[in-house]
Amino acid sequence: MEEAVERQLAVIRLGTAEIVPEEELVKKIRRSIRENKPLVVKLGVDPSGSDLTLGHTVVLNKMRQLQELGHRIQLLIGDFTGMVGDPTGKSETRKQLTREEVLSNAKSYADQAFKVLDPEKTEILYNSQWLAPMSFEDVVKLTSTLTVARMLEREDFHKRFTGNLPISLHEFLYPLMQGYDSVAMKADIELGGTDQKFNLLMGRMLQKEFGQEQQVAIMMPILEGLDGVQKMSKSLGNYIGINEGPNEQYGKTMSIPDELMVKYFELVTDVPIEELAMIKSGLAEQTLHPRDAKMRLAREIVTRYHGIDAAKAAEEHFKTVFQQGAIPDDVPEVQLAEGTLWVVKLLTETGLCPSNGEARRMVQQGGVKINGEKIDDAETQIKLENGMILQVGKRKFAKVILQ
RNA sequence: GGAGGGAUACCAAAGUGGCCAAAUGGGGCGGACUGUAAAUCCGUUGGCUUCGCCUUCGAAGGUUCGAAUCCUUCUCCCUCCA
Repeated sequence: MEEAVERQLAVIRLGTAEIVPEEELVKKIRRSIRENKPLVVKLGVDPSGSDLTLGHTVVLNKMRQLQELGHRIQLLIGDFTGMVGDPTGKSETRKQLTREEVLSNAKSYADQAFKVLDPEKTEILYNSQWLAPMSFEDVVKLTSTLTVARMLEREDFHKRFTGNLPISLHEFLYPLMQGYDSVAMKADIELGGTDQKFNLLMGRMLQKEFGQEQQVAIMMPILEGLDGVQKMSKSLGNYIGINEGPNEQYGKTMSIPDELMVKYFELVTDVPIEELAMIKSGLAEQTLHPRDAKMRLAREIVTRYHGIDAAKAAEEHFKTVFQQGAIPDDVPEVQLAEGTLWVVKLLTETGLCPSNGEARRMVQQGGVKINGEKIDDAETQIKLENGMILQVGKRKFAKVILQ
């Protein structure tokens, strides 16, 4: 019995940033085994749409592990909060979503999440189910459970408050709604990033308020993006998307800072602990070239989302294109009419540069090549040829197709 | 409800009548060096077929030969008091 508990704990602890409180988790697991009753695990999902990044998969990974341990995993789609318009993005108010948008976003989220989770064993819930019917009286009652000072403990609010930045009153309601979700779901465990700490604890607080057993908060570290400093996010553009092509995923992985490699291995791959230890020591003793370790990482990531063959192909592609400076074979094609075109115009027409000024600059800075020849005069006229390869910077290519 | 402070480019922050397409820093982009890493160095960072022209300093009007800078109204934010 205790052995089984320990085994579960070991899996859960792997890569986890914090478990609050761990003793309660032990108790819950023990009871779950004794009564053969799986724990309810909650993961809140923001239906603001678009594509998942590797950052999102950190938590999903942990969900899957819990799933494999036999617990009940519930994905909670925040459709209600989504329709109201979540203001958490400090700088700009998010646009409000229609019912249809929310549902289609939720579906696309689930499709993506199922690349990590087992769809057969995953339940999907919507918080509009219990939030929408609440009366104003209910809301007032809910808000009376905590004070402004308590709210301001949340880092985000605190920072804005002390920094004289605006906080809208309704923003205070979001942690409450999220916390109330836990009450409605009778969650045993809620998973989230460390940035969700406040909200996860809010769930505990409200459950207590409602006379329920409190959930355990399990927090995963935040995965830094390609820049190695800021949280991986779509809006910062420093992300690897799980829907991205093999070549993109591979290349982007290669560009993460070395220091992040191990963390990536731990949080977004299935590389076994023993092997991970070898990689770590290899890097420390310099018997393993960081580049090779990173290539392994890139391979692992691409394999997960595209399969082993695609991963190998992406690696080949990477080697030829970037290590040897060759031109990739999957260059996007651009249709153009036959004739002669001013370079600057050519670059903007093909979408390689956003404006003439930008294109001009690229040329002047020596970042433009046509068929491998550097163009250094912004006034150059180009005779278009079928199959002509345009290159801007290191990564942007286009192939000319004459109509 | 009262009093005061503020809004400048991607962000932060100078500029208070012409020398301002707007200092400086960060970020971004390009180049060199590399392992498409980091660090470093150089360049660049409104638009336009660009030694010139056009549109920008919260919004709209006005004063002036000339406004980011002065005046009026409006919008938004912040602080203190009640």
